[in-house]
Amino acid sequence: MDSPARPPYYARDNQGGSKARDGVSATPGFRPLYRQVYEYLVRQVSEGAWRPGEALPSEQALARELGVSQGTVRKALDALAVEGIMERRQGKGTFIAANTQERSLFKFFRLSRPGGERVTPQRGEEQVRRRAANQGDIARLGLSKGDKVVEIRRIRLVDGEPALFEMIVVPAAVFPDIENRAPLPNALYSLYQSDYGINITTAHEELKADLARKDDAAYLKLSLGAPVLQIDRLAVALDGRVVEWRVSRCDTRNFVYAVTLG
Amino acid sequence: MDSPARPPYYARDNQGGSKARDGVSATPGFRPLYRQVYEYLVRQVSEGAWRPGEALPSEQALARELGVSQGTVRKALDALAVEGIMERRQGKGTFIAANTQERSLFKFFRLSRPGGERVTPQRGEEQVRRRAANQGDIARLGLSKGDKVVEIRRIRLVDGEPALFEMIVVPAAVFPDIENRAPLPNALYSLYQSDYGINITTAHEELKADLARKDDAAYLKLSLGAPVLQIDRLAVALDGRVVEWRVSRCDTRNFVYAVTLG
DNA sequence: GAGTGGTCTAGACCACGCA
DNA sequence: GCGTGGTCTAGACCACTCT
Repeated sequence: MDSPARPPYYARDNQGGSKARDGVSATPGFRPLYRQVYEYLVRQVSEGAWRPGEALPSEQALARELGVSQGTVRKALDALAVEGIMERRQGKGTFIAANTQERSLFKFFRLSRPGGERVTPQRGEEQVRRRAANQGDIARLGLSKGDKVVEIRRIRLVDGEPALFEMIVVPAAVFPDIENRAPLPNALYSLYQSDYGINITTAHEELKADLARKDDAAYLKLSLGAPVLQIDRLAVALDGRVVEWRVSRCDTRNFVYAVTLG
Repeated sequence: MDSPARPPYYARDNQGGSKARDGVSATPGFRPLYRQVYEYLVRQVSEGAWRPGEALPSEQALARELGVSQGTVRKALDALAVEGIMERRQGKGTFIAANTQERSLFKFFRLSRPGGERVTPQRGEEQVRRRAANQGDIARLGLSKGDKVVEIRRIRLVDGEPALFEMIVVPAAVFPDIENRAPLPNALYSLYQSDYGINITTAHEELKADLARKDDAAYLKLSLGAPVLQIDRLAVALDGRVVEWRVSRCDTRNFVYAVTLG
């Protein structure tokens, strides 16, 4: 299960017979079989073995191929489905989750009307430039001095009114030539997946209140000193790399940031 | 599985033999067996069949008692563990999750230092009073005109400095006599569970930026017009009732609201 | 009807905690 | 050593989709 390629037979962690059962039981490095299958599949997806939206082999086929039982494959696939990496459809098959625009927005775009009704943003003005990474970029994105980044600044509208002012920084090495792809789509994570094979699976956000500065005032049509909500996000790809830093500044007179805990 | 009490044998949804297999297959109302076990256990917990921290019967015992296989019970228990309602410990058993102070704070208290380091609040001044529900309470908590609520206003400190100013409203009928229990613990949800049998499982929060008003300025030692983060929370109990409305106002110079999406 | 995932069962063995 | 949950397997049947 740890062999690199896509082997018809493979060596298991806990070696031997056909399960993790052979007396030895080297407790420390123990990793259950279904976990190994899970990691194998994550690796395959990271390496682009299947395209988004494409179907995987059936449970039976995978089980045969990997030499484990169908139940074990199922447990791995179920976990992947829970994490939103795959999508299972009874009667049809298991598919690599396509980060469609809507899907991606639903997951990571948390602005709503007060009361809970979700809204979807439209694209506004945007500026894209390539530049050297500064200290902040280096620390957050794990870069080295001298590395290049691409910085995107854009407005996002709701019902034609500016609602959000974003600054987005990504490593140029991870998204080659992205600075020449304007106009960028509303849901960037969709583009990251389809054009760069980068699956954003989680995002860490830190929120604070601030006062409108000159930029905010101009872009969001606010007066100086009006309250703005600042959302500072680090987006993590399937392979664990932090591949985007985003700071959004938001007028919360008409919208709120909505989240469910628990 | 749908019978109310705690039956040694019970009637199944999809009736008949011993699984959901008897030709009829009335597709519409289909609910898998493990789901029925799940709902049965939720009902038991809601009704206080076991105390927080107490162990449930073993998988085998439950399976025997309910007349299903161990695997089916396991699937229900695993789901309950994922939702944090139960806690499973290999070699020991399955326990009703005890909403300890730390646990409850960890789950619902989202303030951190910028960068991610978690903090824990201390109790500050508090005022508790019983009053008639107003329109806002009625709408949010699903009450009727004339119902009573208990309102708690309190400060919470971090490192001795005021960080949070909270207004908490709960239905008096759900938490009888809570107004006479001062001083209230830091983690209220722990008290709700141990003294009232109310398990808070999820919370919906809406965040916005605002400017410090007179109250904020006084309690949080801010100047008027300083930015504050407002967190508007509805807390939902295991049985689906909204049992608390809480508005927190927060000074985010030293703290941020941290959340992970995905 | 064939093929897929979804549910359910039964039984074996492993890892863990405790007496 | 016993009892608990955790993993793994094998096989049956159900529900869904497409042809």
